Amino acid sequence: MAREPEANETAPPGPTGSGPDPGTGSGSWTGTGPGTVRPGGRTARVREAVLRAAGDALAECGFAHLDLADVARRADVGKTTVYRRWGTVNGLLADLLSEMAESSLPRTDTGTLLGDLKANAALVRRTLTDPRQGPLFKALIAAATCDERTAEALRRFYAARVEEWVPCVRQGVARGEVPEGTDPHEVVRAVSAPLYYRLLASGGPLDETCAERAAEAAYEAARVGAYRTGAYRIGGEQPNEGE
Amino acid sequence: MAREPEANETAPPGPTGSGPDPGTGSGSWTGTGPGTVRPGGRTARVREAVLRAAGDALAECGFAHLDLADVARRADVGKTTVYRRWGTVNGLLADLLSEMAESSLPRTDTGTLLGDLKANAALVRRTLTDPRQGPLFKALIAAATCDERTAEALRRFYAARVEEWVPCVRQGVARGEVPEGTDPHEVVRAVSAPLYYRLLASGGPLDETCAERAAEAAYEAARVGAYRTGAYRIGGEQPNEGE
DNA sequence: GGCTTAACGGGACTACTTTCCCGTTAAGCT
DNA sequence: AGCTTAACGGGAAAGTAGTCCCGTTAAGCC
Repeated sequence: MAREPEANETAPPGPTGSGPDPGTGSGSWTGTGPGTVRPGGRTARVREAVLRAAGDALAECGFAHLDLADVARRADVGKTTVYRRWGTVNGLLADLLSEMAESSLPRTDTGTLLGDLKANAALVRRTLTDPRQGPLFKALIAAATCDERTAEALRRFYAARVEEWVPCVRQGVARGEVPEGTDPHEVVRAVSAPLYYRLLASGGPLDETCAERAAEAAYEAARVGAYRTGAYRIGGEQPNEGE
Repeated sequence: MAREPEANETAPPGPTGSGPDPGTGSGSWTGTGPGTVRPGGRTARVREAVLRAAGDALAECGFAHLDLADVARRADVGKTTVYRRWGTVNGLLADLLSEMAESSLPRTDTGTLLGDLKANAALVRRTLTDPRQGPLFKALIAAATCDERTAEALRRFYAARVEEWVPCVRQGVARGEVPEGTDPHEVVRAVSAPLYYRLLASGGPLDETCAERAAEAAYEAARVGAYRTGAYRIGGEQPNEGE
């Protein structure tokens, strides 16, 4: 490989995004990238159209076959504009993820932790089996494996999603359903993990059964304290803590 | 997008691989692809060198920046050879996965299911945190999201890995550690899932604690029957099952 | 050892992706 | 409304990935 600057890995195209700081990683950006000085009207419309088109293209073609000129065509926008504002495929996807992180669906509240976890599992399952969202998520995760900036955006996205459901676990602790000291984030992640593992690695149906199992397994593990912070040993051999 | 035949999606370069049928999906291949008539000597050396080079390149550059000409250079092989035998990046990766599926590490036998699951979690963790293997797995999963043939090869790979550890769960059932009817595959997958979720989506340390938790959570969930085939309801879907 | 031809290798050629140039449009401000 | 210039858009130019042609090497077989 002999690729060199890779455009905005060094800085050129700028952080993109419309807000004051979409948080693409380079917090110390002071120069003026396209879209930062006059973010209203046309610029905002262009961003919206391009991000939508990028999502469509990703869902249809997958990450590998994504062509920015094609995205530009779908968005009815000049391809030069796309290259100038986002620079590369990864720059565009990072921005798309920032956008997605802001539009998180509200959690449900069923009254029991198990019910909430099942609702969460069902939501994740619906998302991943959706004809548009499923391929889109696959593509975004694939993109994140190739680019640190995209990976960071993806982590932030999931952090936001997890945070939304954390209160369910906190309530579960307060109600005494799971022990004091349970790490709420870990429980929420434990619900999603098996579904993503199926989607990306092992394959398999991703049906309701599978979602329920994920929720129940996380719930039961949490009940016996598997996600408590600090030491937890079910007859473990030695008390070796991490790293 | 206006990409057309995409080479071997229709057939041209052939199934590749060295064995009689590496099983790349097209089982009805009768023509002679390169590498099938004289698979000995040079051909085998070329395949080995190219697959190794492909793994190196993937681990270093990631899936998106993989260039077959670069792989050829690393392998000290003409790029024409690579294009002729494997056709595309995905064809090459599918072959790489077939190769990897055959070299599965033997499971350990600690005498208890929890011990075995912990050993499995530790193995997966070591693999995913390895400087070469980690990026390689990421890249392969990314590739699988873009191409059905690669995805199929990946599923076979994980099926083989899971199968290796299934006997641990069977023994656990026989010893009465987990209930009759427990789906062994599901338990083994449940151990890996949280680790892969961290690697690909949520991010996070992937330390020993995390691996132990994954094993313990799967174990506890299995104990209460969360992975039994057929119906499993902890108080059904109605809220408030009492505690 | 000699023969046949599968498989390899170099390099020109084609197709596609990305960048650059420069004229046009419209956002933000008074 | 009018002015300034940020941001857009089309098309040419440059760069890169993938294909094809044809001569060379060596695997398989006697």
